[in-house]
Amino acid sequence: MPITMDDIARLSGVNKSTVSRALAGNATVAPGTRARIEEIVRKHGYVVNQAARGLRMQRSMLIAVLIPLQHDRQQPLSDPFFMEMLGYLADSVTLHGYDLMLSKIATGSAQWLTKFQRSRRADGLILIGQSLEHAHIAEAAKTGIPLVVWGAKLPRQGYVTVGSDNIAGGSLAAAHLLAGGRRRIAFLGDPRLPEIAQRHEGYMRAHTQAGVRPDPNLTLKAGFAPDEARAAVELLLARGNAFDGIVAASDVIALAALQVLSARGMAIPREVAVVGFDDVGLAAHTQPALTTVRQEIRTGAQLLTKALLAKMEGGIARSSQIAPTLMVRESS
Amino acid sequence: MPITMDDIARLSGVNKSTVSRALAGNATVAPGTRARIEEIVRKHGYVVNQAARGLRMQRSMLIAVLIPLQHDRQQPLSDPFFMEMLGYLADSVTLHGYDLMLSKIATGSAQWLTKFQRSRRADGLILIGQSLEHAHIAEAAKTGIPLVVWGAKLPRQGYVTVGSDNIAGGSLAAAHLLAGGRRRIAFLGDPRLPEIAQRHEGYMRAHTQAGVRPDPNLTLKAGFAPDEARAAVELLLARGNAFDGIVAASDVIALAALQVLSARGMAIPREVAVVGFDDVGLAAHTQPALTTVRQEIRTGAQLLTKALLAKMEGGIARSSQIAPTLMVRESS
DNA sequence: TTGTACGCGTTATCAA
DNA sequence: TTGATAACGCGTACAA
Repeated sequence: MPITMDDIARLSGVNKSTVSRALAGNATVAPGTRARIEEIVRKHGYVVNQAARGLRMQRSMLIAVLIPLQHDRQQPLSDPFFMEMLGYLADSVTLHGYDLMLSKIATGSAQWLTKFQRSRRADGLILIGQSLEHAHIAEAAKTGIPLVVWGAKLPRQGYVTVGSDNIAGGSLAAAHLLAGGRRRIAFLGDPRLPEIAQRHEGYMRAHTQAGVRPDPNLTLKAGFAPDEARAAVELLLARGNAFDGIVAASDVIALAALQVLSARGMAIPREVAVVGFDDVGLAAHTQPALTTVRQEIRTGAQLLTKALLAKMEGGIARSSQIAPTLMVRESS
Repeated sequence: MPITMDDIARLSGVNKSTVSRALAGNATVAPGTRARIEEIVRKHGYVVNQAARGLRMQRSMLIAVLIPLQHDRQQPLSDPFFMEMLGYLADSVTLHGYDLMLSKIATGSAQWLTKFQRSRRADGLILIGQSLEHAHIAEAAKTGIPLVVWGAKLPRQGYVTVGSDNIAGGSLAAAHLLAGGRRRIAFLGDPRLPEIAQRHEGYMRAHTQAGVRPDPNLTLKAGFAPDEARAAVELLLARGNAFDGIVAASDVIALAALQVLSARGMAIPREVAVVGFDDVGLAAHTQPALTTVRQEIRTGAQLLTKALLAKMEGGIARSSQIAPTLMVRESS
């Protein structure tokens, strides 16, 4: 049985409230008493019980990163973009005295977000990606514990987002290929996701500006998982529509494309140029090195943390969009 | 102010203990009362407060992954090995109803591990790597909340580890290069870390078996951070001792070697063959693709979780070692 | 400067 | 089958 504040109090010959005050750095505690208490605390290695403290103070010093699982598929956490974001988030919340909590949540279940909020497991929460849950997020943001989202900025969304300017990003990618003379550029991604829809929008705009009409048959729905992405590329090939470029909605998808095309003996970038999205660490090392639209993940993590903390302190926070940049490498 | 169990009780016309029982699935609650309570709960979207529940039950349903920060350097969480491990851990603890908590801890501070245990922030904890803290870990494992470690198996260690057979791994790497005719093989890694020391031990043994005497000048201390690793390779080159192979203690270090050597115009693997350690996702995509010793991260995460849960349930757990395998690619 | 007493929101024990 | 009551370990008015 662990030692409690009451034990320390008894050993120090004071009341536990005095111990509490001493440990909290309260100035009203007499120097002598404080010294005595601290000595006993050190000697017994006493540490304040965070569960009790959390209940009393109504805060856990925990920030949750929620991972929405689509239709509770047994999908492992693997996308390097997500993992990199997680790493940077851990860094920035630690800087502010919080710990990070990771929770995989089945989005199928009703009210998953609100339920999490009410469970009071954390003081604030961060969602990576809107998934298909825009409405539910907007609803949840109104009432429960503070919430910020990495994702697309939508009109009148009712919650704070931090994210890249996805339209600009999609446009950057497509314009680059068009400038290189490509005229039949495929787009691979799931347009049901707001971020991807915007990247596709950018892809369309770049075509318009270049006076090129994109072939709708070249836009294919592709999930983020490597196997889904590969399947999409296979499908693209199977359809038989000629293409000389690919704008992928993420680096993982682009990588899948690189692999499938190489396996078919197609020359990259000569026959098909490929542009990814994210610029994960991997991107610079693929063969050929991947041209991609860089998202500022670290900055994003810092902005998310800042916005969340602002809301947690009762202030307001505004959504922000980060300008993406094109990293030209060998695949285009 | 959020709704509490008392509120639900009042609205249902019963005592809160009945509500608690109903929500816990306790069979002694009359079907009618239960239905009434559930209806009210649903209608108001009531969710049990986990802070209170945790205090009362003495468990948080949280498993902590502690990240030891050496001399509290502002180092970001970046090693892909660690991030991949984290992802798999999240998967496996979720399977058992727990959430993951990530905490960066300065190992400099006295008793950091014991302090964390006593804070009761989590029900169990996982350490990735022994760092330089073998003694403290052994001490902490005796008393506080259950604890398991990913790392090297040491004699009479007094705590449970899961890890690769590092001696075999180091041996695999060196033997492969020796078999390829290399005779002056460098080793890059920090031998103060138990895992790395064992990999180096394997490297030595392979040399002995091949009847080759390794040059001690070719063993260099290299940290896991990319810049430290690059500095080590630069140092190796600056020293001027000839070498025709490198055994790196991690893929990140191997990658740094690939970069530095390529920048110097050295041909890999013709002039220098490189073998890494980990087989992170990146390894298959470097240029040239990295030959490396594969650690079974996913299996490791599952074994760690299993061992920890066993201890948390009051049972016993044994250390386990996982056989590594050599993935031969283009860098050797 | 310190002590008393209460409450944070649950679950568990014991009666009824 | 349900209710009253006491913890769980702490922080904080308020009183002394």
